Order: sequence, then C-alpha cells, then structure tokens
Amino acid sequence: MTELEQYVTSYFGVAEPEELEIISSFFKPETIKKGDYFLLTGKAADKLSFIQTGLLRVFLATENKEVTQWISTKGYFVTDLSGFIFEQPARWTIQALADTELFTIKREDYKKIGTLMSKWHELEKLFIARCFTTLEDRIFSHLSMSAEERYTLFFEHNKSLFNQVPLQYIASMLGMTPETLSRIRKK
Amino acid sequence: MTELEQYVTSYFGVAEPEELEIISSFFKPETIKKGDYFLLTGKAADKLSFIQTGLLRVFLATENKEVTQWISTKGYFVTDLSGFIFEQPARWTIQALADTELFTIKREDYKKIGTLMSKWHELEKLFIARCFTTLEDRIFSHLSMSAEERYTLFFEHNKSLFNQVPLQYIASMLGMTPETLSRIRKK
DNA sequence: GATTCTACTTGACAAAAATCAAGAACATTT
DNA sequence: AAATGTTCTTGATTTTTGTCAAGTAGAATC
Repeated sequence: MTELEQYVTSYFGVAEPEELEIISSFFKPETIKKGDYFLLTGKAADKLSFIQTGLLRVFLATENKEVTQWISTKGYFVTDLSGFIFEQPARWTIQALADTELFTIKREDYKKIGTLMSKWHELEKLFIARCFTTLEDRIFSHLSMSAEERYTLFFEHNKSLFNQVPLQYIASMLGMTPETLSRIRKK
Repeated sequence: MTELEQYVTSYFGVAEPEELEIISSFFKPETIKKGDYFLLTGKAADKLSFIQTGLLRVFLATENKEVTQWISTKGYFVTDLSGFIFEQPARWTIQALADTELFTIKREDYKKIGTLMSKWHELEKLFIARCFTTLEDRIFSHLSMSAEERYTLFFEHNKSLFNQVPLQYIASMLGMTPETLSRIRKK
C-alpha cells in the first residue's frame, strides 16, 4: 500500500483494494514552497490534500492579528472543509511553513467518487463526524482549562510539532499570546 | 407541512414529500420533565431528537465544576453526535431545564433511512459538515475574542435564550464564570 | 565574518477574569 | 404571608493573562 493509500484509508476507512486504487488515482502530487499559499480566504476552496512532507498553517488575518486555527503535518489532510463541501469561498488562509509535498484532489474529481462508490457518502459522513468530535474536544478545553492546562494537554499529544513550528503559531492555536506560552514553557 | 417536517427539512434539506413523510414517520413524540435526563455520560447515545417545546442543556460534570457545552431550544436537534454516529457511549450528559416535548428517532430507525433513501448519507454528511462549521466559528471566538466580545456576539444571535435559561449555564457555555457574565451585563 | 531578519525570552506593568464571601432578588413551596 | 431554595449581583482580593518594550539567540543573507 502506498503512503497515499494509507492516508486515504486512515481518514476514510476504505476497504476494497480496487476502490482504494480508484480513489487514490484522483490525487495528484503537488509541491509548494515555504511561504506559498495553498489557499486564500475568499477564494475558491476547491481542493483537498494529504501532506507527504512539510507543514501548513491554517489561519485568518483579522485587523489586529493573525489567528492560527490549526497546523497540519505529514499524514494530515488539509482543506477549508466548509468551503470545499459547500462550494463556497474559503474561510481560512492556508500557507506553507516549509517546502511541502502534497497529494491533491480537485473537487470535481472528489465529487466523481460519490458516483463511482455507493458507500462513499457514508464514509465522508464518518470522516466529517470525526472532525466534529475533535473540535468538540477543543471547545471543551477552552471552556474548562487554563492556558497552562491547554498547553500541557496539547504538548503531550503533539510533542514533535514543537521542533518544527514557530511557537508563536502554536500559541495562537491554543488561544494565548507568545509571551504566555514562553512563560509556561520555562517551568 | 408539520413542524416536525420543517425541522427535518431545515437540518437535512430533504426535498421529496414522500421521503420526508417516511423519515418523519420514524420520529415519535416524547416528553421529559424538568430536571430529567435525556442522556447520561457513559450510557448508550442511541437517539436523536428535535425539540418541540422546552429546553435541554448539554454538559459534562468534571471534578470541580459542570461544563455546559450547549443549550438547545425549540427547533434545534439534540443528541450526543459522536456517540450516536459511532455507536459509542455518550460523552455528554443532557438534562431538561424545563418540561420538554421532543420528536425522537431511535438509532436503529435512523439507520433504516439510509437503506430506504439512496441520498440519505449525503444529506447526513452535509448536516454534520454544518455542525462542524458552527464549532469552527466557536473555536475562532475563543482564539480571538475576550469574554465580553464573546458575550456580545452570542447575545446578538440568541437574545431569546436569556429570558429562559439560568445565566450561569450561558456563562459556562461562553467559557466564563457567572460573576464575570453578571458584570459584563451590568454595562 | 558581519549584517539582517525573525523568533524567542524576559521584565515591568496593566487589564481581564477568577475566586471568595456576603447579601439581594426572585420564584416555589408550605 | 412566611419560609425555603435558587439564582443573581456586588465588593474585595488574587490570579491569570495580555501588553509594551527591550534585549538575546539563532538562522539566513550578503
């Protein structure tokens, strides 16, 4: 099984080798350089990718500051989910934090899968439901934890990110300032 | 169109009258009294309901405090989504804040819809994707706004809740203490 | 190797929010 | 109407987190 097939399997749980091959064939390799934009807020969110190497930051620039929503690394998927699904302008901007290799599927091809595989929409549903659950946990962390507790929890599960990603972005993603994160880490 | 059919339509966007009738027929009226539990953390999350009258609070009791995740009113659906979809124990406890009338579908009946309507899983997917987007917005509010800004935004969109629901639960749902909410409201 | 740029840290201070404790307002029951 | 039980408010205080400003460290560029 190729790495791409593993990514597809881990997110969509596709079982039949033939189906998996069909789906994977729609994904095309793509490379973006550090600093390049994968997606811009307001533009068409018409692709979904798995990250082979590199790092992408999902954020939104407001008047005062940039708010980092998420950071994706190898093995993660990346897209503006609501824009991709509902064919609406992207809510997020997505930028490469390092040179990044992707496997990308265009929305038109993604939509074809649903016509080729009868159970595809159910797999999609389960995929999105897992994304929902992840966000539910994240909301809970903001309702019930201090900045330090959020940091500790996140650090336990994402140690490897801390070598690769500027801490200011992790701070933003956890809902605190870089200074606060720095002070928490000093302990 | 019955009220139930309107609820189903607004969440699942079902178009054909016959299909709508089939789906609606699986929902049964149910009544729960103020203080009763709709669902308990750890128990089977095997039903999904629309609220006809009344109020339900979705929360989790931790060692220190109860964390209110959401409050549902007339026209909203209510369930433990991840438990319902993945057939796992409920993550949340759901309790009636007032006498409440519901239309409830059991999971076994819900699953039948998928066998009767070929496009059901796609509608489900879109339904859950909208839930996902709502949570994304909520995360963003915690990453980028102060307690006062979160209150103002929520109040603008949910004025009617404030007459019906004890403010302490709204405070918890917005990620602040009842005292902080009270002080913000004094202004 | 010096320069520039960026990320990170640190300190002093300010603001926001939590905590603790008391009391007031309101509804419910008796 | 009195008593009870919640919920909400308010004040005093502490803790947490943010802001501003300066300085340091490290990588990248020249």
